[in-house]
Amino acid sequence: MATIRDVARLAGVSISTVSRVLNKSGYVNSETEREVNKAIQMLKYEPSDVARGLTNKKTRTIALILPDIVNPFFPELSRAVEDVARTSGYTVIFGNSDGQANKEKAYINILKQKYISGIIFASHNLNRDDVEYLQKIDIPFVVLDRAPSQEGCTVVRSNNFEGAKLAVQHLLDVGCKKIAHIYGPQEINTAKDRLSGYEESVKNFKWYSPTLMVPGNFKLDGGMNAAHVLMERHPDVDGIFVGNDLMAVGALKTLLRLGIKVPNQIAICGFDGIHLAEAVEPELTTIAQPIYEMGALAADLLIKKIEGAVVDNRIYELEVKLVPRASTTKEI
Amino acid sequence: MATIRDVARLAGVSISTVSRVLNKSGYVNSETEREVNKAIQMLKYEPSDVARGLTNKKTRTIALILPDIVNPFFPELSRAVEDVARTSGYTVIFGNSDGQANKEKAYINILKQKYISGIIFASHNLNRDDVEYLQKIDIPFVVLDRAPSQEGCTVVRSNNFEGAKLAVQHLLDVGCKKIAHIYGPQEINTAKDRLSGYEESVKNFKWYSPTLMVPGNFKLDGGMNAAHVLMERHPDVDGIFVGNDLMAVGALKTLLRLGIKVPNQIAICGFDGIHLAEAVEPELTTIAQPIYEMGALAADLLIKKIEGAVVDNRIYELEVKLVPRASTTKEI
DNA sequence: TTGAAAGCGCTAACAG
DNA sequence: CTGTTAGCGCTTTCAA
Repeated sequence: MATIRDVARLAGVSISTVSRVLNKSGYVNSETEREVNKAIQMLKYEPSDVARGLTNKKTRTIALILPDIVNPFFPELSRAVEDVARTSGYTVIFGNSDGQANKEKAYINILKQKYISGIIFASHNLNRDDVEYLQKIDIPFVVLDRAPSQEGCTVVRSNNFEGAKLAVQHLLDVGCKKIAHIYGPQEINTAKDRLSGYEESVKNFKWYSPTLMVPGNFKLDGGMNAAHVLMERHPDVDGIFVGNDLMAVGALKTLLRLGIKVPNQIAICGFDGIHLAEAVEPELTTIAQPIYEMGALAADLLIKKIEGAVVDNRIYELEVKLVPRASTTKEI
Repeated sequence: MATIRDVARLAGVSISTVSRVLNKSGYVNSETEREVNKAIQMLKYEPSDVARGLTNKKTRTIALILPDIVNPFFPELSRAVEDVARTSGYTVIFGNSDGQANKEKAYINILKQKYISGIIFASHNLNRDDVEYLQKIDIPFVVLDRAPSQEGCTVVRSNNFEGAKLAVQHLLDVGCKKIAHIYGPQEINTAKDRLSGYEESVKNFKWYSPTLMVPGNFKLDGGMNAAHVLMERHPDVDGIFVGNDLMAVGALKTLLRLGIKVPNQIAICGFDGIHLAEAVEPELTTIAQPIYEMGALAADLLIKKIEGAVVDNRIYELEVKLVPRASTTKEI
């Protein structure tokens, strides 16, 4: 592989001149520039990112740390991140943390050694220490959903609280008279906000009872189990707002197996807007987060930071949207 | 961040000695070794992968190029790759090629500039030129499913042909009398093999007809459409072997919407073994590929190659397995 | 068993 | 406008 030196030799100039045309830094006679470019062409020269990294402490590589790529929420997010990264000339490293703080920390260390340019955390285990550390070693980062500390963090998330209210309102609109909620792990902020939104929306109804809220694990089986619990406690429920689509699909399975008609006996509304919601029958009504946009925005903000633009260290909150489908479309 | 020089200074030795203990290369007095290690501890020194990369032309980073991470087959595969990579001290870059040869080529170039240690291609657009190029620039690689040329390629795949036969046999076993097939894009080798397996299994039955084979695109909507076509052509079909799970789920949707009972009127068997198959109701019988194992094996072989072990450039073919579920469990 | 020194490929002052 | 030179942090001969 050709190096900058080869180019310089062929073009009959010094390597600094080549470097200048490469980086468009400093003045270069347009005549020599042409020569240099010609040499570059001839040799099919491509600068080494590694050598550049050694000098610059930047590698045009960003990392995406998420809990588990197998969780159907993350592939779409990852796709968005990779799309905007590639477009901007960046490459993306991905890592699964399984929501374990130590794996997260281990990754931060490895990434530092590799002079990674920046990190997107889609995981919820970043703690205050990590943030301080990242700030200290000066690695730009963006957090999805939740920041462990307000200061110095750029956060991208969607409006979970309002989304939950939307869900409940929709269920009421389609005629539900008693609405339950299956909620996710309360260590996860999004799950908490959605639960709050539900409570806020229903607490003044006479049918309201805390036992209408059943815990789940944000996974398929959690939804299945929670639905069972719910059917025993409240056989008369006619609408369920489920904290995420994956659990909603699980709940749907349970109901179908019990021979309960969805939506006519019980309507279901999920949350997230993953493709899975459209794969099941009846298709699942959901509160869709703009998943792709969230990933794209996070990547965008991160790259802006890396390239020195001033980006507000604030929360960028995106709107969610009700997507009505068959699981709440009661027949008259 | 501390450098090797800081360690050398603190330990009172030269940087070459530090390098020796770091790499366990060459003789080092165990006394001095202890000193050096102490210094390393004190300074929390971590060697820079980038500087190492510049010298070694290896970066302990591998790349995984796949068509689209959003396709539910790939997250699990990626997870496996990342798991074994991390365990072995490697980091993984991922890229979506959308099955476009030029994107693939572009990635190869970028990766070369970054001194990536090796590449796994889970995409089917690698062509002979690419392979030759990779060989020329000496980047180790492993291909999933298919190699564009036999020589010099390490390939990991599963036995699609046998899997298809398994599927048909299973449908016959549960009593199906007329079995159709929805197949995937024939540019994709796996799709072709599965189609062959189907043909091979059914061609001698008196009910066999080429019109029982309907094309699909390996996606949800493709399965939905194909099922419609099929129901018009052959309303009397009572079993469908679908080329992949995603299309099988689509086909299932269509049948359910048409009011057809699955499995009693029509049994369905998919192929792949993705989690989606368990999310739908009835759950989908499938020919499961050992997806995780395939990813893990690919990563393993790649790392072996990178580290100079001799690995046969041959096809590593893994067995598939019938996973019977409700979609083929006819009630008696 | 250890150290000095060259070099990996590039960028960035600093002189001209 | 262009060339020289000193690193960036590490590995690897080559001597000692």
